[in-house]
This record gives sequence, structure tokens and C-alpha cells, in this order.
Amino acid sequence: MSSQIRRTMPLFPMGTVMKLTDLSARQIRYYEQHHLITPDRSDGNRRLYSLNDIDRLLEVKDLLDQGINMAGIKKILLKDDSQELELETKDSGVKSKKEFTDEELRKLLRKELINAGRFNRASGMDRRFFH
DNA sequence: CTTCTTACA
DNA sequence: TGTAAGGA
Repeated sequence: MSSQIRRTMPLFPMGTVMKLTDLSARQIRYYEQHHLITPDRSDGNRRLYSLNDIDRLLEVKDLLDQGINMAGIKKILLKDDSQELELETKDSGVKSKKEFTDEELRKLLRKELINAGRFNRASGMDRRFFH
């Protein structure tokens, strides 16, 4: 369980995140307004991003490079959140090996779905995949 | 010097 | 999305 703490631990400031994700400060703050990331605040009201935030931003960047707009990105990432909440709520005890495998499988399937959309973009497949 | 918020040629 | 302004 310490690995989770590690991933959610607020660590780096804006400048670092900008270099790591290759996104502008404007974009990073904009995605925060859209609840795609939720960085903590520290000393002088400065944002501190966790490893999870970095991963999230990288996902956003990938989706963006694929020509997906905010609406599409939100549907994908926010839907992802609700799914994770369902998994955590389902079993109140220790996560079984089977569940963990399922979660990994789900993430793989989602990535395949995104890649599929990358190839059939101009044929109107977007609505089918991201609606 | 770095980051924050607000606003807009 | 970029960028200037004004403060922290």
C-alpha cells in the first residue's frame, strides 16, 4: 500500500511538470480546471504534482496528439475514474490477485480502444468509441 | 527567480 | 492557447 502513497505524494512544482510532460503551464492549469488532475497546494499557494498527476498529464498529451478534444479526453479519463471507484468499492477487503489482474486487463483494453480510434478517426468511428 | 490569478490585441 | 500585468 506504500506504493499508492508514493504515487499520490505531492512532489514536483510546475516547472518540473512542464519539462516532464512537454505541456505549457497554461495547458496544465487548464486541465486542472477540467478535473483531469487534482494537484495539492503547498507553501505560497504553489501547485505540487504527484506521479499520478504526471501519468495523467501524459495520457492527456497522448490523446491530444491523436487529435482528440477536451470533450473526448474528459469522457475517457473521467469514465476511467468512475470505473476505478467501482472496483475499489466492490470488495471491501484486500484486493485479490484476480481483481488486480482484471484492472490491468481493463487498462490494456482501454488503450486498445484508443489506438483503434486513432486509425478510424476520419470515418466517424469517434462517436462510437468515445460517446 | 518561479509560480499564481485574471484578463484579453 | 499564448501572453501581459501585478502580486506573492
